[in-house]
Amino acid sequence: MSLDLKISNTLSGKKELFKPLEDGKIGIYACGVTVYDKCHIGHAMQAILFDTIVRYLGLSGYDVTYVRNFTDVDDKIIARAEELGITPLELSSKMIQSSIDDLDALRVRPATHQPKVSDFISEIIAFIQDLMDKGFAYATEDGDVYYRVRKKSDYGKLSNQNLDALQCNVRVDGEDNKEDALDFALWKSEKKEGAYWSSPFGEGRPGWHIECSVMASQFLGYTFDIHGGGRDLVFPHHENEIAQSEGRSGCNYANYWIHTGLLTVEKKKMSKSTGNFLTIEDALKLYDYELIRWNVYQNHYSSNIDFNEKTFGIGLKKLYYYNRTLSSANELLDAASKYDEKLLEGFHPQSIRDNFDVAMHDDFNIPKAMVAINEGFASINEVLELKGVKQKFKIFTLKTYIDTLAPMLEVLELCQRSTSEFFSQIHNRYFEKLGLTIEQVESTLKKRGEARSNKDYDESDRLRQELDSLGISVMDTPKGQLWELSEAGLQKLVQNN
RNA sequence: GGCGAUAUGGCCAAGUUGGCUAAGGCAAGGGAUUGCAAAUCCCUCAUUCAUCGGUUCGAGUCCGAUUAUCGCCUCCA
Repeated sequence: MSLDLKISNTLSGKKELFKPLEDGKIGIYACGVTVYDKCHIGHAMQAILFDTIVRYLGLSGYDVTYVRNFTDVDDKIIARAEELGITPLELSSKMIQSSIDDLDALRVRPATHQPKVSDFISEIIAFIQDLMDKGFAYATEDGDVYYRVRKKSDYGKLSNQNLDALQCNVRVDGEDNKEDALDFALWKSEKKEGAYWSSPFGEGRPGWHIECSVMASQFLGYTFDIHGGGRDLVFPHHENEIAQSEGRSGCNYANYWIHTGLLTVEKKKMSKSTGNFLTIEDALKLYDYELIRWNVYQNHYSSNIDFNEKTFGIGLKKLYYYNRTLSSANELLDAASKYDEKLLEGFHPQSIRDNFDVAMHDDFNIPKAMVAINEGFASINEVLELKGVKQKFKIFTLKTYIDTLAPMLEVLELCQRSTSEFFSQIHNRYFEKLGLTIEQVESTLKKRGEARSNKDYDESDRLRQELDSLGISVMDTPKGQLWELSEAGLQKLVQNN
């Protein structure tokens, strides 16, 4: 099936047909984090979304070069390092490692290139020099270098800023010697221990914005396909990147700009002062990584996404359902294990995959794509429920559904653990959280089994009730008693108080 | 103050380059199944898209106004 890929481009404010610069290839740059502290779940959301988008582009046959930077030279890093009594680069390298570990725990795949600013100082200096040569930048007698905003006639095109309106709002800092209040720093003349370099303009360090322009051009060229980041970066960061890059190259910078929404917690913007600030590390203690990813998938990437207990409760229930379904299906397949693989070649329930592709090609509509995922699991359960059909048919159909779902689930990084691993991890979390032990559950279960074989249903119902109050629901199946977490149990697992 | 968004059923949410019956999830109700349950499956569940006005043969979708919420304009994914 051939589909057109459409992307909402911040630059035009419209959904556009995507045309790569080079057929079959995509260069994408997404702003990473400034590593002055541990990453929070807002960073996680952005990283998960771009991870998913990049994976999907790969699945669709594009050869993707994905660049995600670490900004490890920055005022906040310097300030924080001073507080801690370590050098800025010590702090940043520690935080880079922490960020890598966090993303790894969320099963976010590393980008093709993950450059850090401190490795590109000479390129940054050359870039700034070039801007000065072209008249887009000037040095002050203090040794600072600024970008001459009014020289770039289309400045403001990304965020629709009007320069004169901006001028009224600009913070006036009496300290500097800017030609124009709108101009922004490319190079700051400050000699902070461990965070300055020598340059033709004097000793100092790069300003914010310039590093992304430099690293993007290093890995992707003057013009590339997609630039992304959080919505909060549109102005001034991305606007300034455009100014720098286009000022230097005279070419379009990125052809498509995509911006992810921001993450809120219980509908409030996450901030340290309101106490709803959550690092990835802490979030993972509360929620399984898959649950965090599932939550991110419930809204379109461009809108804000809310983290709240209610949604986590629903999500955990769905993940439980997915795994229960897969586990039942696999059980049947394992037992049979004698289906002819050749029969399955070329046979796929097309509509499920088609629906997924249609949704994803339409501006990466992940929530809509999730409909196809749900449809797939429902179909598997439908087949499992079928009565009076040949076993061979069931197996054949189940296998094709599972094979169809596999690449879709891989893009989303859902159900990539074995179901037994999933259940044991969730159950361990549960037992730990409620201070229960598996032995308690099993001994009650044993007693109930005995009562039941004596047809003492009053006693067996009482014991089931006892387990139910612990959030464990017991099922009687042809194979005997099975237990799992009840809806109330799952809800307890995502509640924090 | 400037810029940009958003407003869809009890809750979450897709749809917004106008066009057959407004996706899906959760909750709720009914049924199949079960010793009773649980799980699973099936069925039902918005004449209506913040309000008002306009354009059009036709608007949730476009235009204008109003109301509300949010983001950015200072560091932010």
